[in-house]
Amino acid sequence: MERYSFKNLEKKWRNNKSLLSVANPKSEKKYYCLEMFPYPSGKIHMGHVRNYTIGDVIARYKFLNGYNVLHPMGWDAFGLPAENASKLNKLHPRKWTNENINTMRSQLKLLGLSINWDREISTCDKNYYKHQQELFIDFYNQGLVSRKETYVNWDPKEKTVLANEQVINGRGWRSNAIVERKKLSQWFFNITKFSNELLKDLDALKGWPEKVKLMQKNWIGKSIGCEIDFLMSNEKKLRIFTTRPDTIFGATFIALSADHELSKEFKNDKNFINFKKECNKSGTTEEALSNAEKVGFKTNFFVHHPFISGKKLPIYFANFVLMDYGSGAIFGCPGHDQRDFEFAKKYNLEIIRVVTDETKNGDLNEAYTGDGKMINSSFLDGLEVQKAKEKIIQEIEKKSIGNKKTQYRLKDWGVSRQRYWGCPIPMIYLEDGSVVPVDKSELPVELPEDVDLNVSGNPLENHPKWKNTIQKSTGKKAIRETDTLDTFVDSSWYFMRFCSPKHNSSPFDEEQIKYWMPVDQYIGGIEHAILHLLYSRFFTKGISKFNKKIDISEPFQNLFTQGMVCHETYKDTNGNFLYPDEIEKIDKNVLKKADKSKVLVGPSESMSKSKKNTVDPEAMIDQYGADAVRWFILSDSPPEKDVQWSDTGVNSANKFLQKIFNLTHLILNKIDKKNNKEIDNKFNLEINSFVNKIDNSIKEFRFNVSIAHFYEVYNIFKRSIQSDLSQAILKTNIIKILKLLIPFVPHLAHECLELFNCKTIDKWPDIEKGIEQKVKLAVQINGKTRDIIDIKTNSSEKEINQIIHNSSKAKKFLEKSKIIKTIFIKNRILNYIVESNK
RNA sequence: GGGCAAGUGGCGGAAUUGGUAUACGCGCUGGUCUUAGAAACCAGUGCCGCAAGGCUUAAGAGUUCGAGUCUCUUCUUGCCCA
Repeated sequence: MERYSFKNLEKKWRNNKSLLSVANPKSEKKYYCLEMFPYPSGKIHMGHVRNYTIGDVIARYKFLNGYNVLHPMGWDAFGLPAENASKLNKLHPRKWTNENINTMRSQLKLLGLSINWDREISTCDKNYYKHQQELFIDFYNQGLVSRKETYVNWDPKEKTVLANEQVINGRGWRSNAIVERKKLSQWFFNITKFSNELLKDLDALKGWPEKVKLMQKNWIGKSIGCEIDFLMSNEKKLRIFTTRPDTIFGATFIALSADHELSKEFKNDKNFINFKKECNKSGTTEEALSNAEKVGFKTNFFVHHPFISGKKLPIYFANFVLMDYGSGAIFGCPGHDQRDFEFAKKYNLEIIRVVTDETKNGDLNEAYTGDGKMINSSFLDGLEVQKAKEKIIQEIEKKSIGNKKTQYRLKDWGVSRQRYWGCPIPMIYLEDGSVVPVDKSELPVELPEDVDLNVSGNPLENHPKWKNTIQKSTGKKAIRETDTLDTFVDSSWYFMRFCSPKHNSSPFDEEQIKYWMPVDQYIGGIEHAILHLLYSRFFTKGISKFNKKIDISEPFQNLFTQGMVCHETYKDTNGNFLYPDEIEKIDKNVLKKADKSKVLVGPSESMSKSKKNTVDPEAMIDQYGADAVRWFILSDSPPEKDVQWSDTGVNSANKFLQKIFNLTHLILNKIDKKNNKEIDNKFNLEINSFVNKIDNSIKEFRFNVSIAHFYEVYNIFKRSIQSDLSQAILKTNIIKILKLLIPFVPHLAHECLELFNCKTIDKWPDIEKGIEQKVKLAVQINGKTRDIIDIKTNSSEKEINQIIHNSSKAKKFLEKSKIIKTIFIKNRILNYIVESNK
């Protein structure tokens, strides 16, 4: 018998057109299957293998079911690591990036993915970012881009702006330097203009995990509150925002952001200047603000309480109030807001309870933020919090001192990065101070190649030749914007570019967009649940707004978030991490290969270089074959959960594929001795029920279950092959199973189908439903299963009753007892309720 | 602190959504083959018990003829937000 030599076999099929293509242009049904494109960091990792294998199974499944499938791949190629690597290796970011892309492309090709490589794109390619610059200008012209002075998280070591999520415990996520607040003029996408749409349209995304939708909902953070104008001691109005207007009778002070307009009154006050400096030291995240010690600066101003005549509230500047949320001013209600409470304690301010806490008896150790009935609140007394909110807003509006207002937590998206390796922002500054877009005919604004990354600061700013330019239409002198775009911009529209990746005159060929969009299935990691997906949704909505030929409200119809790939961690006796290939397992001991010293086995954690618990996909493919790697990564856990990589697991995958290969040959060489119609028929039915189950489990993305069924099917074949089954029946059925295997192990499946000279390898087998003639039925006594019997499908209770009384194991239980009642569920159970005789 | 998940053998996990709990795989134990190992093949593998049988889905209660699945309480773990 021929041996299963995966190396030759996979090499033979790897470049075969029929294995690679999922295009079916004649089909009326389209299917756009997309996995999140990778950052070209060097080599592919197991997370990529899992992501792209899942996508490949779906793409192939849809193709075999008659869809015209789009399954493209590209590179999220701009970003900081290229600059860091460049400093280290004196290699230009473009060179470093392109080398990585070449490596990773060839690695992905080893996996036998059904990717439309002719549509490959790379975001650092000027043919890509040129269109991105055009989109930026379009967004600008629509009023969806603006320039704002804002406080940012400034990483003094990296000399760059950090996003809130890049600040961890007040430190830069990469540099670990203490983050400062710094005022910078930056470009923003006005994503908040779509706050309500982005929130509302989540409801229509039926194919998204609830978890992701909830995360987005919380991120957008809609809250209904109220603006109130307080009358100040200097007769001016002070506008505050609150989501708890119901607690106004508990207000005992006013707190302002240090950047509030009123701060101008103190611009020469040394104490205030120092206070403001202190404020700027802490980060801007809500977490940082709530954890930081609450400090304030007392002014000599106060406001009049709008509902308690004669009551005056002192005005403080406070470090926990932010200018870019609400109006930069709040009223402090220490009884019912923890930050206000801490502040009031520190400065000995009055604390008034206005909501009853029914769980505790009024201890003033912390603020009470729960529900309850209003007290100490004049006309609000006795109302529940929600009712009181409505009532007080009415009163405020009646008095014309404020309005109901919807507030979002979502902030505009700052996209300026003081970095070289990104898409240049196509804006220029004229000498008269005006800021205008570059003329579209001049696009792309190309990144200069001749930069020195070892000089600190932004290389584009230090590049006079590039920086100084002229405005094309007027010939006026101008200076280029030297910031580049956040790489999240690059990935916010790439899925649309894939529809017409070579279209040159504009970002998209609208006809192609109309045909392919939206993405039918998007697959990626849960870590992108918020930002990438939110930005992509925003871009899609924005583009649909100004491009009348495009009308897509949501880019991703269905979303699947896969789990991570984990591996055991190993440490030597000195506590240093070891790579899996540095250790060996002998009997029950784990030893370091180098010196046979003991190795401590740690818990399985997600693969990371820092813990050295990674395995190299290419080495695995070399050792076990691409099909075995694909098979194992799908077999061990449900795809949405974490999977633990193990060598024994991938090894057994390889062994199983060998068995399939051998089985194929056994069937090819089988010689019929006798015919037995009944055995043939029974076998047919048995396999058919598994064809059904496998088809269903693929549909539901439960690939681990599909694989379990394949093992069962194999066991049936193995058990049956020595019987009087005809070769014809075996052949028909193994062909069905091999077709079902195509999405999982395309190389092996194609090879075996070729052996059978199968002409319909592009068609899924027919799914025959409900043709089973026999089923197993549970016989229960008082709900306890006493026997399981084979019956004809749809047998009546009477027939079954007879069988049980004649021959079942349950018989003896029934003989001793009196049957009071029976519960019969067709093809499932017959349950006797009995009373035992005393 | 708040929200959301989830807890099934030694391990990963399955259970047609209220109807056979522990499929399938890994690991382990025995056996065959082999000089030996590896591989392959055969048998076994939730717990107690010689057996008949009893017990078992984090713990406890409830609904039901019947609960891993539904409800409540408690505990534990994970993720997100603060």
